[in-house]
Amino acid sequence: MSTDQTDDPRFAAVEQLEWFGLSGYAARTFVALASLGTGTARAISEVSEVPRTRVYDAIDELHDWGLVDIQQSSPKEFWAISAETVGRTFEHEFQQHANRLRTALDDLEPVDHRAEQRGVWTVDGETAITTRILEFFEGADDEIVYMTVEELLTEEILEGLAAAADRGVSIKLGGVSQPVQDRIQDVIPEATLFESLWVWSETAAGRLMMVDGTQTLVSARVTDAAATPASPRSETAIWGMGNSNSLVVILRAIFTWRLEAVTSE
Amino acid sequence: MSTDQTDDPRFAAVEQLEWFGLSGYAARTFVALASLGTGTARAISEVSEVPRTRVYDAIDELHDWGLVDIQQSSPKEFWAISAETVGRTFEHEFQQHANRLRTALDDLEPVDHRAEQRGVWTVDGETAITTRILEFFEGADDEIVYMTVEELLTEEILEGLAAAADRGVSIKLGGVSQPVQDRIQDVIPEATLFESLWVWSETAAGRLMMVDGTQTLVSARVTDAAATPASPRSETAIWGMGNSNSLVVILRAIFTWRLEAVTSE
DNA sequence: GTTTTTTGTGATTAATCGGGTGACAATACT
DNA sequence: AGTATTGTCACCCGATTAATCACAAAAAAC
Repeated sequence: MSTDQTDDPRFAAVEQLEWFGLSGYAARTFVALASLGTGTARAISEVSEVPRTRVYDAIDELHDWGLVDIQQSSPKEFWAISAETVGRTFEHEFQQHANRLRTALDDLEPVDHRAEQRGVWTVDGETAITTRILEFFEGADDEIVYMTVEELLTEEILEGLAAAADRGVSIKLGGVSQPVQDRIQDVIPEATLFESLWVWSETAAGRLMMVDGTQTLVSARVTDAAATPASPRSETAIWGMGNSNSLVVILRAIFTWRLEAVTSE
Repeated sequence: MSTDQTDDPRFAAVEQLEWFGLSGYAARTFVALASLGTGTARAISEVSEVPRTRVYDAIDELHDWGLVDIQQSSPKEFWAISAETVGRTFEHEFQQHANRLRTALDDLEPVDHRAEQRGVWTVDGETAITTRILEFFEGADDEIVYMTVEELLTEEILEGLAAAADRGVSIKLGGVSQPVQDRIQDVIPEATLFESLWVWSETAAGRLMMVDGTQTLVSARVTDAAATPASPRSETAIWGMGNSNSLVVILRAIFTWRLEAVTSE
C-alpha cells in the first residue's frame, strides 16, 4: 500500500546506513529524523516505528557518529545533519580506515604477485572480475587480446585499455559490433579490431582475455539467485598465469591460431 | 614477545578489515593469505590461528567480496589480491553505497536546515564538531568570527575560512599566536586578526564561533575515557541558531562588545 | 497542590550472529 | 590396502541486537 515498495527512499536509506555499520534502530531513527529535520523521541518513534524507549539508544549511537545533535531539554529534541554532511562524514571515516588498511597491508606484503605457474583460479561477480582484469591490464608489457560481449565493455575497461595502449602495449580487441568499433577507434586508435573469433554462444556469453601470452582469463555469465553483499554473482571467471599454465597454454593456442587466420585475411 | 604489539601491521590490517564489515576470521584469514600470497587452508590456519575448519567459511566470505580467488583442486589453494587492489575494491564498494545513501536521503529530505530558533544543541567529538563548523562556514553570507586554540586550527578549517573569504564574507579570527597569524595573513589576506578576547582558560580551551550574528557555537576540550567508533570524544560543543536564540544572544553581546573594544584600540 | 500524562532509564527476554570445537565422509598419499 | 589429510556439517557458547515491560522523574492538566 503505502510503504512496502523496495524503491522507497526511506527503505533504501536505511539499507545503506546499515551497510555502514549502524544498527537497524539507529538507521531507521536517522531516516525518520532526517525527514523531520528536528523532533522528539515520540515523534521519531511514530514515523520510524522504532519503539519509543529505544529511540534514545539509537540517538546515542548516531550522536557518537556525529550524525545527530541533541538538545538537553525535556522533552529532549534531536537534530539530524544534512544529507550532504552525512556523505562527508562517512567519506572522512572511510578514507581514514582505507589509508590505515593500505599502509598496514603494504607493510606486511613482501609478495611477488606476478609469479604463479600452476593452477587455475576462480573469481565470481562482475565487479571482482573487472577488477582482476584491470589489474592484468596494468601489468601488461607487450600485448593485450580482449574479447567481450558489449554489455561488459565498460568505461573502466576502455580506460584500462587506453592506458596500456599509451604505454606501447598492442591492443587486439574483438567481439564488438560495428557502431561500438567506431567509438573505440576513436578512443584507442592503436587498437586492432577483429570480428568474433567464433560464434559466441548466445546464452553464456562473457569475456576472454590474454595478456603478454602468459596470463589468461575467461568468463561466462550465469543466472544465479544468490546475491552477495559485494557482488551480484552474475558472472563467473577462471584465470591462470605462467607459460606452462594449462589454461594459458590452451587459450594461447586458440588465440594464436584464430588470430592469425583472422588478421591475415 | 613476538606478536603482542598494537602497531603490528598484521594487527592493524585485521582491525581495519573488520571495520569494513568482515568477520574476525575473514580478516585474519586475509591478512595471513596476503603475507603468503598463496596458500592452502592448513597453511593459513597455521599463521593466522584461525581454526582450520573455519578457514573455508572465511574464504567464502572473502571470495564474495572479491578479495580472494580460489583454485578448485585438492587441497584447495587460495590467492589474495594485492594491497593496491584491496583499496580499490573497497573504494568502489564504498562509493556505491555512499551514492545510494546520498540520493535516498536527498529524495526524502525536504527540510530547510537554516531555520531553528529556540534550543541549544550539543555535538561531541572533534571531527563531528569540525564538520558542523564547516557547515556553518559554508552557509555564511556576511561575517565569520572565529576564535580557537591553535591545535584546533586545522587545514580544513583554514580552507573553509578561505572559501568564505573568497565569497566576500568578512573574517575575524582570534586566539592564535604571532607566527600562526603571519601564516594566515598569507592564506586569507582579507582576514582581520585579533588577540584573544580574554584569557582563554588554560585547561578547558576550545573554540568559539559566530556566523552572521545569528549562528553561534562554543566548544571546550575535556578529558574523557569513553572513546567511540567515530570520534575520540575529546571535545564537546554546543550551538544555537536564530536571532532570538539564547546562546546566540549572549555570545553576540560578548563578541560585539569585546570586538569593538579590541578593533578600535 | 494533587492528579494524570508524558518522558527518560534500566532491566528482561528472544533471536541472530560470530567464534570455537569436534564428528565424519571424501579424498589424497604410501 | 591402510593411513593421513582435507572439506563439510553440526553443535555449543557468548555477545550483540531487536523487542517489551516496569518504573521513577518530570510536565501538564485539573
